[in-house]
Amino acid sequence: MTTTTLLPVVDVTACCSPLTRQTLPAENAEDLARSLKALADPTRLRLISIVAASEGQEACACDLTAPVGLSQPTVSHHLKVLTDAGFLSRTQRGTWAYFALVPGALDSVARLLVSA
Amino acid sequence: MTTTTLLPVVDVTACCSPLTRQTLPAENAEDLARSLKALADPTRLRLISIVAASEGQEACACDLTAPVGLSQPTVSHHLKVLTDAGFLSRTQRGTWAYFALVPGALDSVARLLVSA
DNA sequence: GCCTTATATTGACAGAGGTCGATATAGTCG
DNA sequence: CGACTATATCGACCTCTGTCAATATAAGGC
Repeated sequence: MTTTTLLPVVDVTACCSPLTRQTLPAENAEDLARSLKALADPTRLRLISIVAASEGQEACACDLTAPVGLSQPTVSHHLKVLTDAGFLSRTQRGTWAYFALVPGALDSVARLLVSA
Repeated sequence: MTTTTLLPVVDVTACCSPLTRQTLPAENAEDLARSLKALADPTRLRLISIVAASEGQEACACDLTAPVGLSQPTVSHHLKVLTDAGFLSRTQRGTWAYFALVPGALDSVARLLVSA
């Protein structure tokens, strides 16, 4: 089995204290904005959602094109954006590429937004 | 006192179940993406952060231009985006415009991202 | 090796969005 | 009313980004 789990480019986990606790330094704002930009697209949200709802929170790329109704290159692009941002991991098994939720990645971003 | 509290264009509160629970319908994905787009900018994150750290989670527009280092029209634009998205409210007091965090708005978005 | 299938990359295009200077609007104070 | 200040809007510019068709790459089967 050939496994290619990319290291997240943006490590949201180790970022900073919540948005509403203290003034965000410019650099941290850039990082968080980068993560949010990766999420701020309806197609990418749906891809994440489909992957999350799949068996073992993992789905084959071949099963992701049809549901979103876009071309194969476009879906491949979105999957790359999500993978580069650290929200999905990519595993090659034979001819197929499987994308899985990176545990805790969404939660890390969410945690930065809450006030408590 | 002249108070102008805009009704949020996007009511994130009444949206849907968390992203990772079930496949997001296209329409809900659009809504959530719209909210996230409003947040996915470093300047806007800093503005929110500054407002949140201020007395009563409220700040005068006149005090927001300098910290972010951008022109007054640009800051005004960002404040409008955040207000239209329902994250900030705007209150006019005399010559000055005060922007305050809308309680729960950030949390609503955050809640949609978490898996639990 | 060749053909087929799955996925990624490239290049082009259109539309969205961040920024600014200039200007308009609104409110305060003489 | 008129001058001054605070904020919003407009118009222009440029960059970024979502999309597709075409092509390249990679893996498996014959």
